[in-house]
Amino acid sequence: MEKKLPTIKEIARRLNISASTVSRALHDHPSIGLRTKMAVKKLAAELNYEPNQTAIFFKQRKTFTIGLVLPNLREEFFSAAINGIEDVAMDHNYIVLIGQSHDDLAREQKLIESMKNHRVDGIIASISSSTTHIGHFEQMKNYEIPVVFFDRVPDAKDIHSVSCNLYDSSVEAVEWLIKNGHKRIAFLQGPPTLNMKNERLDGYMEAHKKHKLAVDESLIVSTDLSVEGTQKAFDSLMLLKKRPTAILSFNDYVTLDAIHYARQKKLTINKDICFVSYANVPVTQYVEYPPLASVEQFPYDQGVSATELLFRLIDKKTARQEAPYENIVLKSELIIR
Amino acid sequence: MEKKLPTIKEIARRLNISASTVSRALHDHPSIGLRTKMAVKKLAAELNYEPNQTAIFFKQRKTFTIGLVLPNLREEFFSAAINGIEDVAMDHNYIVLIGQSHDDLAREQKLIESMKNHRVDGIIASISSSTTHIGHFEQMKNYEIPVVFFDRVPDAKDIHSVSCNLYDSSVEAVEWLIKNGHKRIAFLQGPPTLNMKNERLDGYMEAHKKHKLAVDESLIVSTDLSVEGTQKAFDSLMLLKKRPTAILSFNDYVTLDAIHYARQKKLTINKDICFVSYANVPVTQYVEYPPLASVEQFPYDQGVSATELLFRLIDKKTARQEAPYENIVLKSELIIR
DNA sequence: ATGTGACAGGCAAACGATTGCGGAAAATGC
DNA sequence: GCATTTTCCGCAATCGTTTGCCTGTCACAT
Repeated sequence: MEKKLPTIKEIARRLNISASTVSRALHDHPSIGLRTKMAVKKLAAELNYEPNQTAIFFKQRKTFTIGLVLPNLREEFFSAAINGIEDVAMDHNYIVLIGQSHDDLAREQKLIESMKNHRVDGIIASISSSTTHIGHFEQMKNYEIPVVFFDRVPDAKDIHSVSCNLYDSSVEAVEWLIKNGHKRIAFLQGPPTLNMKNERLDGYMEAHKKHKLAVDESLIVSTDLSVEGTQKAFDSLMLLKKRPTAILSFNDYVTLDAIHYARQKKLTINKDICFVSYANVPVTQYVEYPPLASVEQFPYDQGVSATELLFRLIDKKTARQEAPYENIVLKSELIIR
Repeated sequence: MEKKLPTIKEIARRLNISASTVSRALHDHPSIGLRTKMAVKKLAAELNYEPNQTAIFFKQRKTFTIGLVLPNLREEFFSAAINGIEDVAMDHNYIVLIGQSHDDLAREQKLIESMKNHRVDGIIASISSSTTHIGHFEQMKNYEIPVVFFDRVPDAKDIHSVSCNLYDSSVEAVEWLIKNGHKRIAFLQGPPTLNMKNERLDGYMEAHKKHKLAVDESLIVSTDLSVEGTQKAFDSLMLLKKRPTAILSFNDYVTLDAIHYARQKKLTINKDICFVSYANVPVTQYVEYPPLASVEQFPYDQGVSATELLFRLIDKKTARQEAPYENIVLKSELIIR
């Protein structure tokens, strides 16, 4: 039942010429005469010949595939980033292998291993929240597989990365709250692993300093991003004698969970408590009480930028050139509703 | 600078034995003596040998890769489905190539083409809303690449598919509305291409018939899933002399758009107009006015089921067996808030 | 007639791993 | 001690394509 797909050898056999001639003819190599070239192309078209990519991958040591490892696809931030990645990849005739770590280190490692086995030409990654070390990524250097981190970038030297400048917009966000009369502003941060390079917190601090506001350490709490973790963090804030009037929170999803919980607790949003957040995901448009402002992180652009960087690295590798470590920082923007 | 990865040949050279012996030793072939086997495994471990998968892919005519083509990743329905697909794939040591059609036929075709070139072992697809013909999928038969459709299944014979029984729950949804006193129930359907096998509409009709309610054709409108399309459809319903009191609508995203628009028009949700929908995506939990009920379509389970079916097909192909066309229908469930 | 060069195309190796077949050496049988 | 079986391993082909190098055939100039 199996239909044999036509090969170069088959074409060569039928035309009584050699396989190398066929190959060159199909590639418009100058040393092939017009007559034979035409004959080859004609027969190739008739047989519906298509080169066996796996053979080419094998020979060329290239798979025209990039691997993408990220925490999940549920968050619109990541699915938007994929759009950028996919668009650039498609332009380069590449295709994307995908894997979700679900914020689990072991799974992330397994995915990287699997992508290495598949000999991807490069990897784009946003690390899981439980990624405490990045040995599995560093290993890729041994296989000459370039890795570009985006958004969730590990705090390490000698890596390539694309991320957003959250420092400036964090300052801006807090200043905006201060300008609106808030004096006790809480900071609900993510898990420690994602805080290594804590631009959000640094900006939070800077804004306080700039406006000569003391920072109350008890206003700084953190969540593991789970609903329960967020609720616990929120509870600890509400138990304070002097409650905050506003919360700057890790991202929109955490914020939505917090708002949902606050309403269960009979708090009035934007009166008892205000929220400012990060990500500015479109779904917040549909909710009743969205955060008052959110920092747009341009996931599509981050995806595009990361992929373009990756292709530069792949090209350099092909050309056997050294590539300096690049850490691209894109602008973010505080969007006020 | 390039580190040569160790190969079987390299091990053979160092041990002064043949490559075939090394290969067999690593595979615990019985005809290899214990001494040589040990020596090979020891050296392989020292050199950190790992088989070149691309060579194996090429030789075995298998890539241990499945392709996944779907409209988009933004909708939680699809990202949830991917979770199921990825989990099953991982169990089988497979990895997933992903591509978004963005509801564009040309792009879908290009993705299929690309996946074919990469010689994926199988394809799982949910068709785009502009997919008027499925020739590009049918082509895959020539390459012996099995295709399983899920959720958005084309209305064609000789295909494999996994979908949800939307007929029963559509009946149930309409009956629920009737029971709650609604007599004029509109039906906001998707674009024609996705309505070939219109279980939603059939269920809508059946419920009316069952309850001896006449169907008013002007209450049946459709959207191309865009915000504007949905608004236009909604407008046409509101222009009727006898407006509907409830709308059964294609999916939660369309519904959210419609609700958003209705509120702009100063309509009071659940009083002037009620909504019942499909998909039951989690994000509706966060919105102020979610649909009153939504049909859960169990995307994770659909993903699992589709992938398991695909692996059965791949196995049969490997065993050179015929596989009858399977069309699996899973249960859906009306979730009332 | 000889040399020079351009042109057209073939040979064979290579990429890395797998596998049918065959054969030498060692172990066993009688 | 010779035949036979078993154990262990190598040879070579194969998958489909690419590519460096070589060869043969003309045409043209000298």
